[in-house]
Amino acid sequence: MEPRSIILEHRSNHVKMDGVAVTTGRSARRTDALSQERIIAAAIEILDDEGEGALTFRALARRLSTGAGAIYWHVANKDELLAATTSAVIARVMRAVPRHDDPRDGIRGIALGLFDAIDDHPWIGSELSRQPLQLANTVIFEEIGSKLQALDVAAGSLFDAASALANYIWGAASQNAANARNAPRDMDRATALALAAERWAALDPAEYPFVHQVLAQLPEHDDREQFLAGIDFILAGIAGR
Amino acid sequence: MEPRSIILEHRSNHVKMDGVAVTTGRSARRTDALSQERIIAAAIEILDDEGEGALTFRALARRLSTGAGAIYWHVANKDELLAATTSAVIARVMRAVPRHDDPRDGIRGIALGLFDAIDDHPWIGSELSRQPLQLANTVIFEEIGSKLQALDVAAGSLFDAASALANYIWGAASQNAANARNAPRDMDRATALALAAERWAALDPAEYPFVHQVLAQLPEHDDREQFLAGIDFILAGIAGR
DNA sequence: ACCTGAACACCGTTCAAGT
DNA sequence: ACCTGAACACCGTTCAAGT
Repeated sequence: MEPRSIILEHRSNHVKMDGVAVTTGRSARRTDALSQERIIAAAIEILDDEGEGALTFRALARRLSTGAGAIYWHVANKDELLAATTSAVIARVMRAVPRHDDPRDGIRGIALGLFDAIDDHPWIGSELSRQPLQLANTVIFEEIGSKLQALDVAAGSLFDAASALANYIWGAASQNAANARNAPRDMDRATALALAAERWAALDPAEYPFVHQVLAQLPEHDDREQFLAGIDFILAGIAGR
Repeated sequence: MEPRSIILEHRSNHVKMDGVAVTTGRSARRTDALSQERIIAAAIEILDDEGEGALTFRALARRLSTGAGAIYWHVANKDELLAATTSAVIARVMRAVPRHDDPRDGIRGIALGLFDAIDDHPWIGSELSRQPLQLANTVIFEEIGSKLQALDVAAGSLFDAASALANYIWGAASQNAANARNAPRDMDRATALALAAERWAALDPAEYPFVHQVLAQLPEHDDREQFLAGIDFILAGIAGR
């Protein structure tokens, strides 16, 4: 068998949740043996390369050249595994968000960072809405909330404001994730949009007049811009208080 | 065997999607034989009584005193079955929403109707976010959009505005559904809230200051009011344009 | 036309047995 | 302490065979 693991760097003593420390990146433990880090990395590879449906303990064990049961020594179950992969990616996203002087721009930056991350890894969107209490969602909530605090939001409205923004982001995230999940692997955004438009066009215009009106705007429609427009509505509404 | 089905009322010729006509309630077909209506009704019973996890084709077949394969004669697959159950409940919700003169109140009414419906049938929340293109979501989008049209929203912002409201609703819906799904069956809202608070309290205050600040507000926190506060932020933001 | 239920190809998870 | 992989108790879906 391979040599045993060597701890290259000491672990931070930050709170761990979902089996992942979010603050620093310096908790790496290099080893050839199975470890939570290696399992999470392999899981992310499968999720990114082959989609949500491809992540099974058997596939993961195959990729790690081990038995399916071995994974359970390091990870309690599939929920924890998915929470840990999501935490890892969200932590990466948060570190990559550029700093802004204006808290409003900061919130837009977080929102766009999440939007793009879900575009790249649609499975995150599913996971965030599947386990609301997971660490990744807490991180998102904290990041948004701390930016809101820097605005002149009344203390009594802070919780509501952060919750509004977070729920909106989670909603858009899960819808995008589901669209990616349900579409054939090779389908691009334009054809997916065309398919949706076709489906809407088949509805009775007398019964769905608004849908039919919006249909005309679909071709020049930009998901990302529309997502940001929603953020701006909420920010404006919060400021208007 | 029982006598064959008798069509008591003619079916409406409205567009059918997810196997359910949404407009009128008069497409009922009374019969003792298996039918899409009976299957959907039984599925809703299982979902309501025993939760999302309990709806399997085997459980459904048992309740309908038939074989699992028989269901496939009337319903293409589980996705279609779930879309149909969700459509049925959402249509019921929309019919029950009280009429308002103010379109803003109309939107609040729709939102609260959906919130309460998801409180009663948490599985709807999961399903709405699992299949974005399903009819139930189109109905929600249409209802919101038509109310927005009655406001003085610029034509160019209508799509964005409806999308913002819908995404927010979908986000809150899926989070509520997931919380209900992950909590033990007999747990009430207060203890679930206390559990979430406990989990938050365990986090490092230095790393999650906003979460800790909000923690103090959790006891007097009302999910439903907070949900409505989010709707009002978005409505205010839309009006501010 | 509609129903039956065994069979197929999967799952997540457990656990005795190994090293 | 950690790993192996067969076994268990499920799934959704199909399909030959019945009526």
